Parts: sequence; C-alpha cells; structure tokens
Amino acid sequence: MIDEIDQNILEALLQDSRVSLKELARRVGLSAPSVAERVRRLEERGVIRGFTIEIDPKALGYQLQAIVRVKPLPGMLHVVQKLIEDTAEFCECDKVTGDDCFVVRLHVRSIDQLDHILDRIADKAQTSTAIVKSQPIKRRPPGIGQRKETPGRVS
Amino acid sequence: MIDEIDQNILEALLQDSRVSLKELARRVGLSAPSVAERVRRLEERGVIRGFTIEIDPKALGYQLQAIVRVKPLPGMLHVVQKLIEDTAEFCECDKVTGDDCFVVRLHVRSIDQLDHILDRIADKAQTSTAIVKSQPIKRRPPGIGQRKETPGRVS
DNA sequence: ATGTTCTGGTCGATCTCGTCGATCATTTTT
DNA sequence: AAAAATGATCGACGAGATCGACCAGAACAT
Repeated sequence: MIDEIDQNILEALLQDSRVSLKELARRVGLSAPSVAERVRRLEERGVIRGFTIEIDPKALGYQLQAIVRVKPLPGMLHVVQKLIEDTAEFCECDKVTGDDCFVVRLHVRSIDQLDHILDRIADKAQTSTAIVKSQPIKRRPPGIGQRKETPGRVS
Repeated sequence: MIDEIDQNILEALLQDSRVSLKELARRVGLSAPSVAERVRRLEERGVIRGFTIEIDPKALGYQLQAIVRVKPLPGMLHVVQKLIEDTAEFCECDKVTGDDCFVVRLHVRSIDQLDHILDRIADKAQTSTAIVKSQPIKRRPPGIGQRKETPGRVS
C-alpha cells in the first residue's frame, strides 16, 4: 500500500515540509507532477494528517515541561477533562488504561505557574507530577526510516 | 520579541506549513518579501524548529499506542536508554524526575508486538504500561492562539 | 534639536515553480 | 488478445519566490 517511493517522500517531508515539489521529485527520482499526485493521495488517504511546523516552547518562554498523571475523583472525570482541554498550557492529553486516567504534558514558564495550574485541579483529581529533565527522543514517527522495526512475536 | 504578526504567522504555519508566502502575506497583512523575512528570522532564532508533516500512525498499521514508565535497574540506565533510542517503535522519550526515570511513548501493530518489545527490557528495568484509549488533546503548542494563558502565581 | 544609522517595510522585475492537459507505457481484467 | 485502468512523462502557461533598489520611522549620537 505504501511503496518505497512514498516512504522516501514521507521522510523528505518530515525533514522539510516546505521543500519544493521539483526538489522532492528529484530526490525520489520522479517527475514533479507525479510526486505532486502522490503527495495529494497520501493526504487523501490520511497518511499525511497535515503539514505543520515544530515550535520550540523555550523560544516562547516556556522553560519547563512536565508530565502529569491525573486521576480524577469519582464523578469528576468530565469536569477534569474539560478543565484540561480549556487550559492552554496542557499541550497533550492521553486517556489511558490503568489506575491513572489521563497522562498529560504541560508547558509552563515557571514552577510557580506549574503549581498554580495544578492547584486548580487539586480538588478534583489526584495528580502525580514528573518534571522533564531532558528528551532523549524528541518525537519521531514509527516505522519509517532506516531504523529497523521490531517484529511481533509469532504466536 | 514576538509580536502579533509573528503569532499569526506561526498559527498559519501550524495549520498548513506549505501555504505560499503570498497567501501568508495576505493573511497577516504584509507583503510577501516581508513575511518571507519574518519566517526566515523565526527559523534563525529557533522559534520555528522545523517544517514537518504529521503522519497518522494508524495509516501505517500502528494500531496501538502505549505510554510506558521505565525505571532502569541500578547500573542499567544507559543500556536502557540506548535500547530505547535504537528501537523504532519508541517514538518519544522523556527523562523525568521522580521514581520512574523515563516516560516513553510506543507505537505498535499489536499487543503481541508490545509484549515482545517490553520483554526485551524486562530484565533491565521495571516498566509500567498504560495503553492509550483516546487522545483528548492530540498535540498543540503552548501559548499561541486564542486560548488564554494561565498566569503564574504572584509570589 | 538635528543628522545618522538601523530596522523593517514596499515595489517591480526576473527567474523558478506548480499545475494542467495531452499523451504514453505497463499492468490488470475480461 | 483486446480493453481498461493506473501511473508515469512532457511541454506550456500562470502563479509564486526572490532579489535589488528604495523608503519611512525609531533609536541614537553628536
């Protein structure tokens, strides 16, 4: 379904989504219209969810990053979720299995601000905060690129 | 340091990083060369870390997402970190404060594969796995856009 | 105050790039 | 084996990016 050329296209766009179609075509060894059509179809099929930029939070003054596990008190789930969604500093929120209900990522300017934000949900949920010290892997997509994939166990 | 026009540029590029400079210029009310210069400087200053695409892991066959807390056994920290970095399915890794050392995000094709991957670090670290059920917030940058920011407490 | 410099903008010309229609080759279907 | 569908190329034309020249306003020094 996704051939090698598509993979090359995806990799190139991951590195620089503003690359010209002409250059992209040169890299994957096709003509510009062909590669344009392939990109269009990757979008259409939902493989490419969007073209975007990566912004450095630090450059915007957000010096601190935290990962917080959030366990809403009984009956508070939706209230907590809404509060999280409506607070700009929550930049990622995953609803997960297990004892904790949410795992969220927070970008803040200071410890003070972190404390202040968490105070606001303190009476609605139990939280467990971990400050991010470094990011050995910043963010990468699964399964494309030269890293070899790990096969599933043959069951 | 970052004025309103820059914010508008960032927002527009977040939504579509392939927008033409002409269109971008029209939206923020400047000429094309001006906006080109602003984008160049946002890049130069490191505010824009890169132009990229968002890929849907599901479209590539990665049906499952998990968040795993990893606590390496004594002396195993670097081994564990290297193993994580070298495994394609680990798509995000944060080194954090607290009892757990790493918080990682995994994309896998099946529970089998998840089990297989975690088996490989089972003798080097304690892990605590949470399967992602949904993502109320998929990913957004902090502090730009119309969501109001939460101020830090005045101390 | 006033002249200077620096920053950040516009305009217009030129060159590059994207897109569209026509066409062709290859593979799949019947 | 003929036909249809897929996916590519080519060339032309319109749209976009870029570059140099030039201009306005703020900050600064004299």
